[in-house]
Amino acid sequence: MSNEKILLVDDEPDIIEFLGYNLTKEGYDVTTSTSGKEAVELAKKIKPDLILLDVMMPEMDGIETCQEIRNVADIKNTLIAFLSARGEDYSQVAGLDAGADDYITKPIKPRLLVSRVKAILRRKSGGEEVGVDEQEGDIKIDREKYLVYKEGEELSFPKKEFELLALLLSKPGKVFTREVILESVWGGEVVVGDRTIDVHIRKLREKLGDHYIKTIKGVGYKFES
Amino acid sequence: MSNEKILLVDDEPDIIEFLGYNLTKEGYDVTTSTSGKEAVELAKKIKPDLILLDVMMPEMDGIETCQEIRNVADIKNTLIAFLSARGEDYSQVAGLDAGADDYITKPIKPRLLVSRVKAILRRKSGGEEVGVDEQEGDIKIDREKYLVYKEGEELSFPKKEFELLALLLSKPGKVFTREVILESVWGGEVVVGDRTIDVHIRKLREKLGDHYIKTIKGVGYKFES
DNA sequence: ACAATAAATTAATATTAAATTAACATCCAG
DNA sequence: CTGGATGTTAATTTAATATTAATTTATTGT
Repeated sequence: MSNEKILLVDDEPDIIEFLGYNLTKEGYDVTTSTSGKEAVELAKKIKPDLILLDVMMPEMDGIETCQEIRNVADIKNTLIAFLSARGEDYSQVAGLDAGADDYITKPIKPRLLVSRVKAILRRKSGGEEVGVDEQEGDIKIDREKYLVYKEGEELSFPKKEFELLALLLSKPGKVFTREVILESVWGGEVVVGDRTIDVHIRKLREKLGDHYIKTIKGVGYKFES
Repeated sequence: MSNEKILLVDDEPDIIEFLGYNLTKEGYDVTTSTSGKEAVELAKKIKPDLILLDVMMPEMDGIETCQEIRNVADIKNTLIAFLSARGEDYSQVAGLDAGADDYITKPIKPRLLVSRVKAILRRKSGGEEVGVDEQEGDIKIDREKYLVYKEGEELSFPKKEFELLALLLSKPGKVFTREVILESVWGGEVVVGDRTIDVHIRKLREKLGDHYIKTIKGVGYKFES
């Protein structure tokens, strides 16, 4: 059986490995590359069904690479999906209309990635609409920029609030006890008063809206969308 | 009864010794390893109940090791908890969804470590993650999310009710006497009145439906489907 | 190094959900 | 019928968290 071929392009080996592993496990025939230039050559050679292309890359970025590919007659109709770090300004990318077939934000959970990939490949036959990022829950954080996104809006948070939110967000739905929160946001030795966590939760709720963080009395707090 | 086996993996001998000592003292059967590769082999051999895995290790890091383990049919369902230095980017790790069951930051106090380990191991028997295969008329609990699932519906329970239900559910069909219930839900010293348990049972029956919890007069209560 | 500003923490009190008790009802074995 | 056991409902108490403001502690810019 000839599996569907995916060309995965990202300059970070970690990402390559992580995504590659998950796609391979799903039965796809995965080729990888860490540069845009190389990717174009590879594409010509192996004729992939789908190219996953990181937007931000040194030298030749995803957009250029995409345009290059669209220029080569032989492979110009290959499906291309952009990968971008959550929080990067994709409106610009979308505005450039570089000719991508989908747009996927990182980090992404394996299951979600796979279902997106399946969806794109399914679209190949019947021309469905282009998907722009269906999110899982509408609050996101960008650790690098230290920003929180709420429905597209960007919000800036002080350190402790950010860390607390990041923790809750690291596993939505999971209840984090006060003990665990203290341990992981404040650290072992530091002793802070009983109401400190409450106050930070308050601040978060103030900025995000009440319904995101739920209290389980006697147990802890959890994030839910 | 043979003790529960823990495989402890960290590249720093000091950490190994410190954590190992404390876990052994608690009665766990501890095996240690300083490399991810070796850990996978050891895991195959001894089939631990839980693997504590340092995220940052030379050669093969915790995440890779975790993925490896998840790949070996024989041990793929072993509980795995990540250990990481505080301040490392846990959201990223969690986001990678490498399949860990918990996330513990170092340094950690012995007592807290032990209680975390107990919690993880307890989860094994109790309710597991997201309700995938719900059976009709069945009740499940998810300790991590502190939720009860009844025919796919999510129900939120207060602490004592949750713990009581969890106890009954831990061995469906078994009759739990009032003494045992008090002992395990309330704890040794606490003295509460005669009707306290009844009232909690009432609340449970109210929310779940009468037929799930059966009274054995003069003996106790049991859960049955 | 200093003031200005923001963040984090504590303090004091209010609020609320949860747990318990109380008061009475019912059930059922003997 | 009767008495111990459990059921039920509402009232009460308690424990946990929420809230707001005041205070302390960091951070920043000059």
